[in-house]
Amino acid sequence: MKVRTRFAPSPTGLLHIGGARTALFSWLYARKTQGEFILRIEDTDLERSTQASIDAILEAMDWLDLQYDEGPYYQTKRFDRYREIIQQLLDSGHAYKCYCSKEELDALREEQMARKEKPRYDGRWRDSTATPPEGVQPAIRFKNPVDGVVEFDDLVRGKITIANSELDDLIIARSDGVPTYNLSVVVDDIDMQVTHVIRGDDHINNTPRQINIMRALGAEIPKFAHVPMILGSDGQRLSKRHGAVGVMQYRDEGYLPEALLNYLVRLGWSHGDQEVFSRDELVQLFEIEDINRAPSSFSPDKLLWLNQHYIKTLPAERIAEELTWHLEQQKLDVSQGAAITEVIEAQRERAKTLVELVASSRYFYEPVTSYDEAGMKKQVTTDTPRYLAAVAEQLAQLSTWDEVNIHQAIQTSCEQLQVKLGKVGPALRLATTGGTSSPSLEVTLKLLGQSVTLERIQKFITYVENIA
RNA sequence: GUCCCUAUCAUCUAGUGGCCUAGGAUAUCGCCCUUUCACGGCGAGUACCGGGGUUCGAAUCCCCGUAGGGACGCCA
Repeated sequence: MKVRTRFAPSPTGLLHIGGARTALFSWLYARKTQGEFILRIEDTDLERSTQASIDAILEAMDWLDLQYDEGPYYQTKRFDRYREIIQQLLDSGHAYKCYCSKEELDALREEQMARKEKPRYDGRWRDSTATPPEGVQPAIRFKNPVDGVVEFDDLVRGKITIANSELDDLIIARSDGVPTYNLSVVVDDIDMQVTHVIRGDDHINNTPRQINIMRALGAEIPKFAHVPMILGSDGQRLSKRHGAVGVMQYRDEGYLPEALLNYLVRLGWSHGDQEVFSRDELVQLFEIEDINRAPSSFSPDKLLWLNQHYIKTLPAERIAEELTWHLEQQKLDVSQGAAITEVIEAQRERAKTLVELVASSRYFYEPVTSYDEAGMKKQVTTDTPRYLAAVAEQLAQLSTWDEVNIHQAIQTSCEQLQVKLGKVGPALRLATTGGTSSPSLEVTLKLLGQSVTLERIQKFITYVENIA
């Protein structure tokens, strides 16, 4: 049978990294087995679901390049189907109407809590023959088996057993007729022929209920894989106060999807000692059985390291692609001057994020308007103008503006001036970039171009002479 | 409170009874490379939650604690 997995977020917020990881695992497993990956939007909570959230989720899936083979399906478009199943359950005696009011239920829950019992519905309408109260629209509850246990073999946790006595009769349709989560998931997973339900382990407790409903419907039970949650660096549930939780926030902060995905997959999954995985490798190597059972803490440091790794190693064209958005954001026009791919090659070893990469590359495209103060103090002396003038003279003579010649010209100047490069290099860097950090001088100057380089040196000499 | 789940360096993890005086990665620190900033190279410290078993032998199996997480909605 063909493997079919699904990712089923509810559109009540951003796609957070926990969800992204679950989606990744589902996607990987489908790809690995040459199965199908389905996207389903679980929007039965009419109050909290928003179009903005749907858009955000789709955008994030797209940015991460987790392509789905089917969907997105929307549960709100399948209400007729759910009602059909609810009716079927009612007719077969697997469900019943419950006329309890919210207040009544709240009171019941409080009583039970006070008695230190697990709060649950007591089944008061389950076999009731009492006449329903006037004018009350009933909710519909599933008649959960009273005896026995539900057992399932979780692909990551192993055997999980829960006694039916722990489960109560859950509501499958609200009094306004809208089906609830536990019903719609079950119907969808059956209808969409999902074979492997890969989801967060906050759903472990829902699983036995869902299995019971599936059985009542005579459906085949899919396999389940519950992946542990992602915790913040303090071991608490990941939330906004731990920093970014939304996938797109990472794009905004200059991360590559390659890095985020690689980081996420290693959070709770491993393949020996390997840390870096290409997409193809992942598809090949991924096994649900290798997913860890324990929750893991999110480590921004390691993500940053991976991001830098990918900035360093991905083809410059690929970086450039992802950089376009950041250039627009940071309003840096790169249409004139050095090719962006060349700047990427020159700068990639000193940027941990794309945001940094753009910020530290401005001088390649914009005039230098100020000079780093500490650098000026440390590197500039009264001799500096004279030194730089000599270098400029050498540079001006070059007919071929390449790294070898530039390097040679600088060397020659130093020899003639009888000074060490340390006296000239930093000042030259200050003059041409405004700062104290850049690629090697020959690369920097080469990318700047001969005329820009000479202009900047001249301007700097004037500047230094004026403040002296 | 009740139920479910989990437990190796600060963090992510390897480890499926002898290969473990516990390996890798990130972070930290030191040294080297170096025209800056970086990159890179080399090295250091740091862990099997506690207690009982089982076994010739336990990080690995069992039990009990402890700690953490999750669930207990007419949310998903």
